[in-house]
Amino acid sequence: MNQKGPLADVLRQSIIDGDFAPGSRLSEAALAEQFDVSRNTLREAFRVLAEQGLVEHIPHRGVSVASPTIADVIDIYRARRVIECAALRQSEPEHPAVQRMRDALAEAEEQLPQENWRRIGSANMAFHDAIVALADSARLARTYRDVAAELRLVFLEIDEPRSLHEPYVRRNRAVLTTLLDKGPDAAADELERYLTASERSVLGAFARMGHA
Amino acid sequence: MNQKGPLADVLRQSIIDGDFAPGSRLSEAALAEQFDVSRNTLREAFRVLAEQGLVEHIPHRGVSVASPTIADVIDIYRARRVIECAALRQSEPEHPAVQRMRDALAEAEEQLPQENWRRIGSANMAFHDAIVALADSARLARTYRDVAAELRLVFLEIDEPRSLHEPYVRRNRAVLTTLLDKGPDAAADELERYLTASERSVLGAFARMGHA
DNA sequence: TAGTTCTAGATTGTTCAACAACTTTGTTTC
DNA sequence: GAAACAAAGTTGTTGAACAATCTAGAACTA
Repeated sequence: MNQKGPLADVLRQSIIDGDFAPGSRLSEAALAEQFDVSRNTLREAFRVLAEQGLVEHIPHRGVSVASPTIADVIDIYRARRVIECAALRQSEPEHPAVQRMRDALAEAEEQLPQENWRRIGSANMAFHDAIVALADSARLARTYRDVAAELRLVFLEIDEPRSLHEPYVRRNRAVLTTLLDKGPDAAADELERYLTASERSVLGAFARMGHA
Repeated sequence: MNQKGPLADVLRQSIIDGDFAPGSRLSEAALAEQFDVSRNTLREAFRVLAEQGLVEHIPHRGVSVASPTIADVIDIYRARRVIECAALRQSEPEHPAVQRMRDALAEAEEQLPQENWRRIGSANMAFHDAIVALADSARLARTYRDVAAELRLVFLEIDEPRSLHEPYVRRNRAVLTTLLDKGPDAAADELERYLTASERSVLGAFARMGHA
């Protein structure tokens, strides 16, 4: 394999796509071979991903794909609530990201009957990405991107696509219509309910599979 | 030089301490020599710092110490408002970080008569660090740490210690007493005023020095 | 057998030297 | 003075080598 672009981005996408299971070790020798780069180049990419929280680096023990714990999930949703709700609450109704919210939601609703959970999940992520974009803050957006990637790992481990995605398309719809009809503050309250429900659902699935 | 600990941390501290001026280029050869490490090891550290936003890495052009623009300052304060106000607003009155707020504020007030701006600045940072700690969120704390480091670079460039720090010790006092007397919501409102005033002061100093 | 110690193997951490890829600088040319 | 070009310098990447550390299994003890 010798895809173009920065190695860290390629690796990042591989991890997000589930090519390497959460918790699995990433051997320098093996990955250097697989991606056809030298160990030194690979290690630079590892440092980037570690800083993004996608992999865990333990000195002299190598790097593994992050394997979020229950505590991590709680923290991830805490960060989501702070960032997403703040973005929505201070949003301008004419902000271009509102259209992105519409589009993402339309896509999710279109895929819903076919139960195409992969696409629905991606559309769901795009919807919340658009919410964060309302804040026009590169730094908050970056943090959200990292947190969302970690959450993606959580979904990979759970693998109950219907119960994780199906109820939330409707809730996203509620957030958007509330924003349009009743304004940012009411929408932010709705979003907070969404996030609380989603968090509970994920934590429940975690508990069900006896996860630490 | 051959200090202990991860190279990225040592470098980070050097930059925060102003050993390398914002915007200055960091030559691989020169720094590898200075810190007595190989270029490869240095490059790994560079990737970490770039991800933290402390240095800027442009392919084939090397890395430079970040040199925040006015747009960056605005974004930094946007992120601060979101994170700090959220942390304060949802805080429990008995949280241990409240004591850290007290201690940091006491330190600042003690150093105020002596006009020891360096210490006052550090105590100020500790105060806001404690505010963020109220949220008990590792991810938000990490983002705040990065943002605070960037802001430190801004202060290094401005170098008007009195006008940047003197008025804000009083305002920090107001935030804390409001928190204790009137609760988290009122304190968060007070903090928002603090941040708005601080932002304006920094932007003013920037404009005064004809900064891009 | 269960637990401990020790050894051998494997993996990561780091360095070095080399070269390719690219940028920058200075010169020539028009 | 502007554009084209050549030279020099810097970063990007590699491969090999070795040191430092961890891991797994064998040998040993109780």
